[in-house]
Order: sequence, then structure tokens, then C-alpha cells
Amino acid sequence: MDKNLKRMATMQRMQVTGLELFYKNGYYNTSVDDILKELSLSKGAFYYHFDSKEDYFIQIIENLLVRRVYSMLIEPIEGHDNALFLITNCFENALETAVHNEMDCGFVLNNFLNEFNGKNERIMKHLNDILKIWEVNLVSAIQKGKFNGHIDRHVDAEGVALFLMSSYIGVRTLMVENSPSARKYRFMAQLKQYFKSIEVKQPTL
Amino acid sequence: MDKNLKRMATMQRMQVTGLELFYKNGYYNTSVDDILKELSLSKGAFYYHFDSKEDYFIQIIENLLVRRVYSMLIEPIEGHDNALFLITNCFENALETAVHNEMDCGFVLNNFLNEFNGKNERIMKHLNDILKIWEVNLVSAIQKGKFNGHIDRHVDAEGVALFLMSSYIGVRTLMVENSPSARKYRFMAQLKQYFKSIEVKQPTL
DNA sequence: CTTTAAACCGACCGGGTGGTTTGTGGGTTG
DNA sequence: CAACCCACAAACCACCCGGTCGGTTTAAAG
Repeated sequence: MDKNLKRMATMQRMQVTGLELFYKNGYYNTSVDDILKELSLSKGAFYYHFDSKEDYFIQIIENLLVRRVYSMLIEPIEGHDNALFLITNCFENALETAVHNEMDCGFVLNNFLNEFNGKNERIMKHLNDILKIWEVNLVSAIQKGKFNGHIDRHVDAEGVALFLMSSYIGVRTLMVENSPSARKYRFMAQLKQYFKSIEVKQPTL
Repeated sequence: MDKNLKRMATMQRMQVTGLELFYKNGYYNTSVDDILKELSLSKGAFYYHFDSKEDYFIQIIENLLVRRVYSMLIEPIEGHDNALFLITNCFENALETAVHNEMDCGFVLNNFLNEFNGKNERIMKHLNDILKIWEVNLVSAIQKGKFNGHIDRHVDAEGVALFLMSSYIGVRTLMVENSPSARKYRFMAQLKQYFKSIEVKQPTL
């Protein structure tokens, strides 16, 4: 039991710093030795716990990345309030986190999707699964909004979801280098403008 | 003179296939040998024409990437017609090109920005310059649209530009893997929806 | 204390990397 | 014909990569 705990702790440590470095430097540009140096561990320790660098990364996706996207982008829009309000708040918080993250390197999913595209189908599948989950939950939230009378019944829920995902992915890239705070503010203003165009028109008094 | 022509031709060839491979596999994951194998040339030829892999890449940016972005995303919005109409057409064409490109790996600028971020400031500067040029031209087009009475005078031109760049960057990533054609269609529909919310309200008849 | 296995160490391997150096065939020039 | 130089070839270098493996430490169990 105690051994099992230690094992879990070490693997957890390895995965956390692994994600950190992979996110910062990319998967192929981060050597296993780089990670082990950071952890003061040896190759032996690594290959005792993981079969390969690839398996290691997939475990990182499943154990850390999925949960991170879930808690940041999916859970916040699951409520029964006005969908547009929930999404606005969710994006606001997600972007604010990015602004305050000194080491922000953009949207982690975007970075990895670009890096693995055409190079590693197995990993791509895992990454695309996360995207799919996000998309499904966005579509569902928007449809809920239509049902609840907050969103115009004629809008294409999947189109809106795609547009939201696109703009979020893009702005995270653009926020990395130049004045992230100002860009977040400007982005949110335009997002609200867009939302105004798809919410139900209040009957003029 | 003839020698000079041959020199230019070889360098051009090297840069074109270099961009192709860098775009497909990333800069760090493409070795100089990979490129030379494709060209049936040797290391000697490469280092005769270029000082280093980095200088080589910067020449590719200046000679190919800048022009490509310019002709695809900037020139098409430089006219004096309705700015929103120009931008819509420009995005439509750019996305259509991506759809028909069998080897589409997303928006080249996004990929490179992600890869070099925090790793090579010199290259990052060149890439950010391109982004900046795009942004400036978008802002200018939108301001022209406001002046010409096509866009509501109260909209924040820089905000709109940021929103457009974000959504374009993002959708290019999302179009890579899953049903690019359908996503392009959905995206354009939402873009038009957004545009409707910032154009001048036609006086109701 | 002894046994045992989990957890970890670190030297090592084959292959690949960016970059350098030296060599060479062929066209130009004197 | 001979000296020369351009454009490239080919061998080479030091270094780094993911992965392997025999050995050592640690700590729980008997």
C-alpha cells in the first residue's frame, strides 16, 4: 500500500513537470533527460514507470490535460443559467487566467494539435477527442439556450460552437506576445457584440 | 550573369521545399538533411548558399512567407469597396484554398508562432512583424469602412481586427482534421452574422 | 537479521543532428 | 593549354536523442 502511494506520487510528479515542459518547449523539443533533470531523477526511474515517451505523454493527456480543459472550459458552461452568460463568464475567466500566467504559451490544445498533426495519429486521436468533448458541450449549452429562450431559435448551434472555439483558440495565440490584457478586453467586447446578434430580440417596449 | 541565375534558382528551390517541409513537420523536426534529400543536394550545397539553418529560415520568411500572407490576406482587403464585403470574400477565398489543399496543416503563422515562442526571439520578431502588418491593414480597412458609412461609427476597429484574426487563426486549426469544408461553411455563416451586428443599421423603410 | 522485490541509478548504444572541412568536375578566363 | 573559381559532393565532427540494462539502494515482510 505504502509502495503504491509512493509510486503514484512519483508518477504524478513526473507527469506534472512533463506537461509543464512539453507545453513550454513542445513535445519533440523536450528530451526525457530535460524532464528528469528538473526532477532529479534518472532514466531508470522514468522507464521503470512508463513504457515509452509516447505512452508517458498519453498518460499526461488523460490524467492532466483532459481534466484541465474540462474544469476550465466545460464545467463552467454546464449550468442552467443563460448559456451566453455562462460562456461569456467562462471565456472571461479562462482568458484572465492566461493573462495572469507569466508562462502562458497559448492554448495548450492548439499547440499540441499543431505539433502532432500528421506525425502521430495515436496522440492526435486523444487530442481530437478533447476538442470533440468541448464542442459537444458547447453545442449542448447553446441548444439549451435556444430552448430556454435566451438564444434565437434560428441560429445554428454547431456553427456558433465552431465560431466560439475558433475565436478562443486564435485569441489565445494572439495574447501570448502582445499586450494580453488589452487584447483580452477587446476580444471580450467583440464576443459580447457577436452574442447580441444571436440572442432573442427583446420586443421593443 | 548565368552563374548568378543558377545561384538564384538553386536558392529559390531550396527555400520553396524548405518552407514546405518546415510547414508540414515543424522547423525543429525538419533536419537540413531531410530538405537536402528532397532536393538531391548535399550539405555542402546548403552551407555554400546559407550561413545557418536559422538564417535560411529567416530568408524563407522574408522571401516567401511575407508575400504569401500579403497576397492571401492583405491585398484582397485593400480596395475601396465595402470593407466587410472585402473581408468576407478574402476569408472565403483563403479558407477555400485551405479546404482544397490536401496537405493543409493549419495557418502557417500560427504553427510557427507556437513553435518558436520562447525559443527563438529573432525568428519570433519576424513572425510577429507579419502579424502586425496584417493587423494594421485590417484596422485600416475597418476604419475605411466606418468612414465610408458601411460600418457603425461606434465599433472599435482594433477590437474587430483582433476578433477577425483570432477566429481565422482558430478555424484554420479546427479545419485541419475534421470536415474542413463543412466547418468553413459554418464559420463563414457566423462571420456574416457577426458582421451584421457591426454594420450600420439600414433605416427601416 | 534475512529475504525479497520495488524504486531508482547511470553507463551505454545506435542512430540522427547542425555545422565544418576538404575534395572535385566543369565552365570561364588569360 | 593552364590557372582559376564556382557550385556542389562527401566525409567528418561533436553532440544529443530515446531507449536498454545490469547494478545498487531502500524498505516492507517474514
